[in-house]
This record gives sequence, structure tokens and C-alpha cells, in this order.
Amino acid sequence: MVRKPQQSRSKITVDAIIEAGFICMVERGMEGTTTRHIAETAGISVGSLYEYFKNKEAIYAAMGRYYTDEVLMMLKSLAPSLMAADLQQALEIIFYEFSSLLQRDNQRYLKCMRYVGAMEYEQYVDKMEQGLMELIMRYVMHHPQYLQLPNIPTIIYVCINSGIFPIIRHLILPNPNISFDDMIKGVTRMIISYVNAELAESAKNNAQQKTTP
Amino acid sequence: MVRKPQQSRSKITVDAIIEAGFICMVERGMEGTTTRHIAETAGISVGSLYEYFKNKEAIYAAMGRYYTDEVLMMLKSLAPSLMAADLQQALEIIFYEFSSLLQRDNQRYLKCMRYVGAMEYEQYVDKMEQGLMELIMRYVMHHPQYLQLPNIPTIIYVCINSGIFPIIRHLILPNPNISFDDMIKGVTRMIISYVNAELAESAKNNAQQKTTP
Amino acid sequence: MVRKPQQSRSKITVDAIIEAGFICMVERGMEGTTTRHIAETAGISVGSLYEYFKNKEAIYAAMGRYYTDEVLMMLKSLAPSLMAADLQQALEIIFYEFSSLLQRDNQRYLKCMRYVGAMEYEQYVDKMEQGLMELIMRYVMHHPQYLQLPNIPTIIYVCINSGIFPIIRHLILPNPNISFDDMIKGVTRMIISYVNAELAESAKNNAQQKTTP
Amino acid sequence: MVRKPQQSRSKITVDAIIEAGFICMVERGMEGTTTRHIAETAGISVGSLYEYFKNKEAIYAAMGRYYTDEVLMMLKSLAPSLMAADLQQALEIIFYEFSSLLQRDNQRYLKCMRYVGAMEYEQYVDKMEQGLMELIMRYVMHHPQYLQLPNIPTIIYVCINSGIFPIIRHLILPNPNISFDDMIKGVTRMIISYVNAELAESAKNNAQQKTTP
DNA sequence: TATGAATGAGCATTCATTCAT
DNA sequence: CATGAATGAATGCTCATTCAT
Repeated sequence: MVRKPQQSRSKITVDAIIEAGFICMVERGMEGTTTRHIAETAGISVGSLYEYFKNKEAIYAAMGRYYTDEVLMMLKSLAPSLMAADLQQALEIIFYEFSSLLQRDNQRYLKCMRYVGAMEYEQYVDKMEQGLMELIMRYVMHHPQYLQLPNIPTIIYVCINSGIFPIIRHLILPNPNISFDDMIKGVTRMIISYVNAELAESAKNNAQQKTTP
Repeated sequence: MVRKPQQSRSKITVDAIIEAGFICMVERGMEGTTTRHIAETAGISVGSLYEYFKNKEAIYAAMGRYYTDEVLMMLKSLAPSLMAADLQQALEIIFYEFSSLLQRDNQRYLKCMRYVGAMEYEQYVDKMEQGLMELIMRYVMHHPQYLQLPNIPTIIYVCINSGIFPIIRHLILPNPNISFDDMIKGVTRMIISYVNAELAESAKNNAQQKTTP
Repeated sequence: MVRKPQQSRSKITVDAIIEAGFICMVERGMEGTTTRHIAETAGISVGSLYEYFKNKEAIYAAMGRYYTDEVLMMLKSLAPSLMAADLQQALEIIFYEFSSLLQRDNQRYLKCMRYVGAMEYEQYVDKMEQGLMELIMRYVMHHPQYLQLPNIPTIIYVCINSGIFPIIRHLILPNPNISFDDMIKGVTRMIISYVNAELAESAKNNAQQKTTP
Repeated sequence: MVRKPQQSRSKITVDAIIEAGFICMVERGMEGTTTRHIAETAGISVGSLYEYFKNKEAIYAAMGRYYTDEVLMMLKSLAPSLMAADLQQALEIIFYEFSSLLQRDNQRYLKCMRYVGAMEYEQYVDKMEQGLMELIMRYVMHHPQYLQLPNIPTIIYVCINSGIFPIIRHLILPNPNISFDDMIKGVTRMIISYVNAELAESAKNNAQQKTTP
């Protein structure tokens, strides 16, 4: 039996550093996290840290990439069941999976979201959005009725952002007047209403176009 | 008519410091902003800075309050025209006014939003949310058809967050495929569809209840 | 009836500042005392403080003079009763009066003694020592048997310092093994033994001198 | 025979910092001594200083311990010759050794004594007093006639403090009328007179007790 | 390749002192 | 005379980064 090639020594250390970065972020916040802490947590020396990362910034960048990859992997693994689901089910699956990803490991990624503003996070958002977009397009292909939708890019953009941010917001700062589940339900209903309304309008316009000429 | 006495020297300096804080935030980001920079920008000495603010933290807090007050004032001044408007107009007014507030003075407030995570921003969010809530409730009173809506708190929460965050997001990181106006249009349509759908369902349920017994 | 001439406005303020200096010293220690605190406590502005004293140093100097004067006044007022007392009584009077002076007003002077090292205290010590010396010489005149003592300056120096410092030390850092009263009693006995021993030796030498020639 | 490994690099640096602390204290007094000065004098950077000491306070504490240890070592090394000496010799040995310790290295320790009031010096005093106490008890054991002394703790306390402080006082502020040697002689004679007087009284009391019953 | 001691620029903050009003 | 806002040098301390071993 052939062993899988072991992760290289180097890869292991890099991962340990990234992991340590997340742990420090959770335990002490961004302001309280120093390179020393990260190195200690990773079980290496500060010197070694700089062997693997040019500077602190680079560690944060790697953490961002790591997070992005996790999201993309999650989307990929979700794809099959999403394809088979109706819109409501699909949305709920995504929302709950995403929120559970954010909360994994002591809310590791959620805690980091507080500080995304301080980083150049355009790159990560881009990649994640692209992944979502792809997934949604595949979903539309599997459910051709949505092909009638006008301005698909706009609709997708609006749905993604109106879906994701309220979730993050509620996880960071829960509102006592409204439970997380209710919020998810609300957001889902909103998106479905929107899509249905656009579909209905599109249908009406099409009918008109056929009648008018 | 007697003029109001000029702003006291003290008030002027405090304002100058807050203004300087925003300017530094715009020019150098949060990490790059030091008390020295703020003092210099405000045209005073470091020593004086500490005459007016206990510490750096206190300056950020004052900036937060200042921003919050601006938002509340904007909402207040908008109230009359909103009451007279239909839902779509009302939403568009709010969204555009808010986005222009965020972009005022070299995107001063927008740039600060990047760092809200690093502060204790619960207090500001609370006050702003409360202001919005009040306004919405007044709107509902003026437009009694919306009183039929079930789960009003949930609906309001979802609409606020699904409306505001996509705007902030697009201002910070515009999407080349979607213009700002299209996004606003989309969000507005989504909210209206949502509200209408909820209204319709509520009407149906009411009808059923009357028929069934 | 003729009023006593009031203290001049200026003298009153100077005294208030010195008083404030002592109060701050008691309440916050030397490190914690700022010119602002002193001015506030004195009920005047910082600006005025500098009208009356060249700088902080000058305030401490004035406090030192004030303390010295108090000691000298105490010695003066004690003189009559001391002259009438025997050595043991005289010593105990001085020791108890001195220790109560140090502890007056929340141990004002005792607290200051902790910091004398930081000041140029030569001048104050000189004046106090001179006052004591004078008093002791008067005592000797009233009690001629002590004129027999050899090396009077040395004996006085030793008695003063061996008497005063242990008192200060015990007041600052009381020793649980030995009460203040026991310590005073011990010091008094020691000095008396010393003086008697020197007297005895002196007498013996004198006798020898008379016999020998 | 194998040489002991050299002092570790770390121990050397720590010692250099303590040494630098004393030098700065001598050259610029407590107020004038900054962490920067200490670091410079020690030939290291401020950063390194804080590798070895948590803060400035900790440096002063180490200096205090260092001084205390020197005193204890001195007492230890003196013990054999003291045991063999009579009381007068023993006292003079201690007084001269102590005064030469205080004056070592540009009066390093003497200069520091000026500021002990500003520190929490109870701990150091405790250890030193304990060392002295032990030594004196051993002396008493070797010279059993002193076991007759009543109130031994009081006598020891008084002798220690009446012996030490006048020495410190004269070293800091010499009295032009009294030479250092004369002062030592005086203090020694005083202590001996005191001890002899107490012994005599104790003997008398014992005699009385035997006769009276 | 790994280490961790060393660096020093930089930060927030204080406070004695000045001076325009 | 009195005020207190303004000053800015100075302080203790941190931490990302380097480099000799």
C-alpha cells in the first residue's frame, strides 16, 4: 500500500502558524496579537516565523486565503445537495452552513470578520463571490425557470449581500428582539419573494411582448 | 435679534480634534493614526489634546458619537418627506441620503466603517437602529395598510440590515458588473416584494380565518 | 482696641500653598504630587502658584523651612520645662514631643521624611541641629555637673542622632517585636548610661590627675 | 578539576543592568535616572532592558536585593572574627565594615539610601535586620554573660538603630565639629555603657531576689 | 534550517512651566 | 494680580523585525 506523500515539513509549519494566528485572534483580538504570541502558540521561534512569512501582514493574508478556501470548499461540498433542493431549502442550507463555518473553532472566522476592514480584503471577497456566483449559475441551469429572470447579475449580487451580511451582523451582535432562526427565515422569505416577483414581472412582460407586436 | 454667543473656545477645539481624527482616519487609516498626528492636524499640541480628551480611546468614542448624531439628524430631517412618499420612494430617499452621508468629506464615515469592528460599537449601532426603528414605526402609522404585516420586528430588522450592508459593501468595494444605481434599485425591489408578499399572505390567512370557523 | 495687622494677602496665599503641598504629600506621596494638585488644593490656579514660587523645587524648599521652624518653635516652647527636669525626664519630653510633631496632621512631617533624600536637606538639618545644640548647652549650664563631660560636642552629636533616627525609623516602619514606648525607654536608658559612664570616667581621670602630680 | 561553566550570557546582562542602575543613581540621582540611561550605561538597547526586567520598578527591586545580599555576605564573612572579639572590637569591626560597604564604588549604596523612602523597602530592611539579629544571637551564645540581659529584643533593636543611622547620617552629611572616627568611638562607648548598665542592674535585681524571699 | 537575544523606532501619556488675556 | 489653556520635552514601555550563532 502506498503512503500518501506526507505534507512537507514546511507545509506543516506554515499551517501551524496560520492556525496559531487564528487562535491568537480568538483569544486576544487583533490589537493584542503579536508575532511573539503567534510564534509561541505555533510552537516555534520568532525567527522561524520570519523564515516562513515575510512579515505579520503576510500571515494575515495567508489566514485570509485559508478562510476563503474553507468557504469555497464548503460551497463545493454543498453543491450536489443544493442542486436537488428547491430555492428555499437551498438558501437555508447555505445560510446555516455558512453561519456554522463562521462559528467553528470558537468563532474563529467570525472574530476575524471584525477586523477585515483593516486588511486588504478585496481579493478574498472576490474569490468567494466568484465561487458563489458559479454555484448559483449551476443552480439556475438545473432549474431553468430562473433563466427567465431579468438582470440576473444584479439579482444575484443583491441576494448574496442581503443574505450574508445580516447573518454576520446578527452573529456578531445578536438582536434580542429577533432570534437567529427568525432572521434566517425572514431573509429567505425576502429573497424568494424577490425572485418570484421578478419572475412574475418577467412573465408579464414576455406575455405583453408576444401580444403587442 | 441677538446673535448667539460664539461657540466657546473649548467647543471649537474639541470639534477641531474630532475633525482631525476623521481626517487622519481618511488619510492614514486607523493603524497609522497617532495622537501626535491628530494633534498636529488639529493645529494644537499633544498636551492640549489631552486637555480635551482623556485618551485616544475617548477621541474615537467622540468620533463615533459625532457620526451617530449625523445619522440621526439626517433621519430627522428626512422624516417629513418620507411620510409623504410611497414605500419605493421612501426607501430610495433613505438609501441615497445614507450613501451620500457616508461619502461626505472624502468618504470620511465610510472609511471609518472599516474599523468599527475594532471598537465597542454596540452603543452607536443601538442608537442608530433605534432612530431608524422610530422612523419606520411612524411611517407605518402614516400608512396603516402595513399594520397588517405579521412579525413586524423581524421584517424591519431584515429590511434594515439587508438594505444597509449591501450599500456599504458596494461603496467600499464596487462590483464592476453592477452599478450602484442598479444595486439600489434591486434592493428596493427586493424589500417591496418582501413586504407585499407578507401582506398578501397575511390577507389570505385573515380571509381563511374568517371563512373557516 | 487695635487690630493686629492682618497677614498680607500674599503671606496667606504662600501659606496656603505650603499647606497644600503637605496635604498632597500625605495624600499622594511625592511621585503623585503635581503642581496642578498643589494649586487645586490651595484653591488657586497654576498660574498663581508660579506667581509665588519660582518652581516646584521652591515649594519643597519652603515646606522644608516651614517644618524646620516648627521644630525650632517646639524646642523653644519646651525649654522652660526642660531646664527644670532631670536628664531622663528631659529626654522623654523631647522624644515624645518630637514624635507627636512628626505625626501631627496625618503624619505630615513623617511622610515627608521619606523623601528628604531627594531634596537638599543639609540646610534644614543644620538649623535644627543648631537649635538642639543651643538648647542642650543651656541645659548643661543649668545642670553644671555635666560640664565635667569630656568631648561634649561628640557626646551631644551621638546622643542627638542615636535618639532621633531610631524614633523616625520606628514611626515609619514599626517593629512588631518592640513597642514604641519600649523603644523610647531603651534609647533614654542608653543615653543616660552613656552620659553617666562618661561622667564617671571623667571623675576618675580628674581624681588621678589631682593625686598624681 | 573542571572549571565551572562561565556565567550565562543572561546572568551577565542582568548584572550589567543592575550595575548600570547603581551607576546612574550615583551620577544622576533617582529623579534623573531613566530606563534609557540605564540601558545606555549597560551598553544595551531599551528593548533588551525589558527582556530582562518587567519594568523600571523591577530594576530597583533587583538593586535592593543586590545590596541586601552584599550586606548579608559581609556579615557572614565577618562572623568568625566577631565571635572572637570583645564587644568593643566587634562593634567597631561592624561599623567600619558597614561604612566602607556603603562607600564602595563612589558611595553607590550610600547614595541609594537617600531614596529608600520612595521604595517599598520593608522587605530589604527585614532581611538585613534578620541577618544582624542572627549574628548578634550567635555572639551572645559565645559570650554567655550577655544572656543575663533583660529585654534582649529591645536592647538589640535600640543598639542596631542607634548604631547604624548615625553612621549613615554622618557619611551623607559629615559634621565639621566631629570626625567620623570620633563618632564611631562615641557610638561604641554609648552602646557598651548601655549594655554594662543593663547587666549591672540585672545583677543587682537577681541579688535582691535571692536575698528578699 | 532554527533560534531567541537584540534592536530601536515609535507610541500614548504626563507634567512643569509659560503667557496671552 | 489672576487665570488656565497651551506647550512640548521627556518618560516608560512595546513589538515587528533582524541576525549572529
